[in-house]
Amino acid sequence: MNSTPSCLAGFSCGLDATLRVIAGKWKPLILYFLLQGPTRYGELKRAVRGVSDKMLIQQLKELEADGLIVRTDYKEVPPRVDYALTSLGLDLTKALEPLCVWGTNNMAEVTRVLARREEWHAPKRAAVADSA
Amino acid sequence: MNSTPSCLAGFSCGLDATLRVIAGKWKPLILYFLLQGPTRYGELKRAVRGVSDKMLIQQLKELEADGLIVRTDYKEVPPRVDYALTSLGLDLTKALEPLCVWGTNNMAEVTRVLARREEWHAPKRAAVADSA
DNA sequence: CGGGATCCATTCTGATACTG
DNA sequence: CAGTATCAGAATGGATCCCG
Repeated sequence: MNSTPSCLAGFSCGLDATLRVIAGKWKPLILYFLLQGPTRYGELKRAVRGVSDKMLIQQLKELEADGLIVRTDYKEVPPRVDYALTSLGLDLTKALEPLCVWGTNNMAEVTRVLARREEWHAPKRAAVADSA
Repeated sequence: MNSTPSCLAGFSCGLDATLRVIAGKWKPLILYFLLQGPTRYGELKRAVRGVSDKMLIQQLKELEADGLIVRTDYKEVPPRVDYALTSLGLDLTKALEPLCVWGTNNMAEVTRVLARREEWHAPKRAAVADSA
């Protein structure tokens, strides 16, 4: 379907490659919290606010399959499982730090921008609901 | 719809804020290419391989609305338009650099990971096609 | 050249309910 | 506690055609 099969081996640049690995709404956040050390499932869920079980599990599985994190099942009752960064994942996560800094420094702007997006989307939704 | 309205003003951390701005498959790539200076629409399209007109325009508009880039229409015939980073956008884009470095350093791993994903998805698609 | 508009398929996301 | 299963709706992506 793609006329340029070079997509597989040839990325536009390193950023392209990285993005394909951490694409997904929650992955960067998950990785970032894991920076604090091995974390249990429940903790992670509370830390990454707004994520559902389904998404969290799905993303964790992908991150594990991609070799960025490791899952440890202690086989206890009640169940205890935790997740930790691999060295590959740790390197990647550290590369996330500048983004965190930018967000912190520009949180006011970001907040305003997001608020304006809401204003744009709200009328759209109203129009859709109206046509029904 | 969301029981915790704190999502608007309260981010988990700076990273959370940043991600809400650059979420989207193409935005980081667009920003990154703009690091080379003001870029025309056509150039951008060739640079960000695989993007369609629709998506490129859409993402550019959002980036502009968010104050990360500026659009300049020279009002010539044939049309000439270019996009450039604002200072806010420039700061953000520079924060993307470490991710690029990671991707470059680990491109071999990334390639392998992506190939394995394909192997996982291929059987799924076959099964779906089979049921039809 | 640099878009805009529409249609359609695929993918992603989230809420809910259930399990060991 | 740590998931799994299912379903509906939203977002994403591409193809095609149109315009100044």
